[in-house]
Amino acid sequence: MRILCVAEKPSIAKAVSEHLAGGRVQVRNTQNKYIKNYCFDYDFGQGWGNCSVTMTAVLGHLTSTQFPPQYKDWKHPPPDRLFDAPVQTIIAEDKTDVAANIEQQAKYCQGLCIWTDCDREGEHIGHEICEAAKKGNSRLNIRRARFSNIERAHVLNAARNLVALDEKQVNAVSARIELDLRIGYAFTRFLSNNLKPMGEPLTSKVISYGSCQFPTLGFVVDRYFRVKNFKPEPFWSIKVMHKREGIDVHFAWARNRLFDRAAVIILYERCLSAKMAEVTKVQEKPTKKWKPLPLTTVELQKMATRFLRLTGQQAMTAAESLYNKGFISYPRTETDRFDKGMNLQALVQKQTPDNRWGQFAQDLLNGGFSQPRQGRNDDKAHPPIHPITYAAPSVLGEDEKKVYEFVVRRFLACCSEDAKGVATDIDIMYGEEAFHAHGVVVLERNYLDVYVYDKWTGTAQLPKFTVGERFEPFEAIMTDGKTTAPSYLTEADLIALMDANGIGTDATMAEHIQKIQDREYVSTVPRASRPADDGDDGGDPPARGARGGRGSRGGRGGASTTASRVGVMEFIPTKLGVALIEGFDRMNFETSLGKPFLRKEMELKMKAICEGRTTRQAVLNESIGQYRQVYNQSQEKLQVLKAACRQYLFENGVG
DNA sequence: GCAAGGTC
Repeated sequence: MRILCVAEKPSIAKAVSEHLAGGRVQVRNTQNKYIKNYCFDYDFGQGWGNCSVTMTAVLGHLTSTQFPPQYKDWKHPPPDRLFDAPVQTIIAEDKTDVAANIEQQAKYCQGLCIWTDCDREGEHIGHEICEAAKKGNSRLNIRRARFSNIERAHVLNAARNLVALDEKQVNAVSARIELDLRIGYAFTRFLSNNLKPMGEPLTSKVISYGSCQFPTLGFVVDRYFRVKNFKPEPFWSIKVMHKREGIDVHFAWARNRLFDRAAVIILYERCLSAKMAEVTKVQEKPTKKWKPLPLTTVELQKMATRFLRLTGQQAMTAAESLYNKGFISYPRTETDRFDKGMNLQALVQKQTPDNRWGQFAQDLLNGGFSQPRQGRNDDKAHPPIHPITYAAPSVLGEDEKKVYEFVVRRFLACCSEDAKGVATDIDIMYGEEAFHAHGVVVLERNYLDVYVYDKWTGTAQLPKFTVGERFEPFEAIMTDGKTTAPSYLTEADLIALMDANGIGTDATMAEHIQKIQDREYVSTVPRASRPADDGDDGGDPPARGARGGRGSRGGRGGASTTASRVGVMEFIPTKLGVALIEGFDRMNFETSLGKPFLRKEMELKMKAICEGRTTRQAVLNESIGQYRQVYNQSQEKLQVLKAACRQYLFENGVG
């Protein structure tokens, strides 16, 4: 028997060939410079038995979907005809040589084995490969290998346990492709046709709509309005200080702060009249700062935009280049747990020559090694991003150097122990009011020594207090302050929002962010340093609980405490961006195009197809009907959208 | 001139 094996990308074809062949591989070039055919013998066991195998690859999707030529003009027929126009699936222009290789090889084979990634898109790519192969040989016996990493035993196991291609997943993706095409083209033409005649700057632009780009823009506009409409609110608090053993101890108020001055005055005066405070609890217990989780694509991008002064796209370009040179593993992954079978210490070993972290790596090998934490995500296709071989700084470009250093430090941190310390908590009652002092002393830095992006400074050692003792506080004062506005979105915030709302994939998020900049819907400016809440005195850590209080939702998650460093870019919508989102919002549809719901709905429908609860055709009918309705409503209320454009673009509406 | 998803 002759068997053709096809992977989603050349690196997988190469790795799988090496495992299956056990050393004896013939490598042949193809028409495509990235793709090689690997020829070897392999025994598939009970199914196909001993076979002569050719293993090759595609480069992602083979086909592209398009409208027939009579729909080329943007105005005739009108854009809404694209909702039911026929769509054609053709071999993509730049993939003809890839498809030809598969068609040709299939002629000599009786069996086809699909080795694409184990995700929905991979299943669809598998289907595209089948169609290309059938052109060469319509009587192929088709199977699929299910594998989630390219560790040797795992790959061999997959080859002996072949399954069928999952048509449901293929159909789910095919529905996604068709909907994105129809809706994207129809609304892009609608917006451009109707808004361009309003005059510059619209006339010379393409005003596009996409199921990912618009919600991404929506996040930026939403935050912009939250900042713009923010009203600072005054608040009051009580701060208790006490000096002992030469150390100033700050007791934070358990109520944090109140927005009622009279109430605080009353509570404050009760404290003062009590005179003595009583220690109600003293607790000293071990604490730790957890080492980071294994690295995913989304996390790489967030960290790169925060700490490496790169955009998400620059980080991805550098990571892809490092991957293609063999320095790091595949950079597009959602997986944050390492497979048990991986030899991580061998990878640590490779880093010992470096003069920045080599000693740290050596120390891990000398007993400091600790198994990485296991995150909850597994895309069943790729391991977390990790270094493969050592790359000296001299062989890397500027961006590559930064990304490689980050990937290595993150990996070594994952293989280290958590940082350890001891936390001291002291609770006091001062009259009727509770106050709290918290101190941390760092004892073992461990992973922090290599992972320079995390900080854990600790505080001064707290002096000794004893439960039941009474003392007169050194100082008790009433403080006041104002809530501060949330800040504009950073790229890390935006990526986190997209991730949480299912907008785009790890491989495309950065592209969508770039797209809304290219379309001039948003722009970026360096973050100015901004003052903290007036009420938060410097020095001591702020009381626990939400900063910002009411009126300041958003903005201030734990993440932005690091992101607020100067030099990080923040995203602000342009007048056009605001006009588009506001325009659609004011049309008041039940399904607003600027919100992330629609994409989420699409995701749920794809899942339903995969689980057999609905069909591709049912989803297409339903979704196309829904969007056609939105289109018709948009046409009826076009004046609302145009008015928003006039307001923001031509009346100096926003600055 | 237009989408989003793979990958190089």
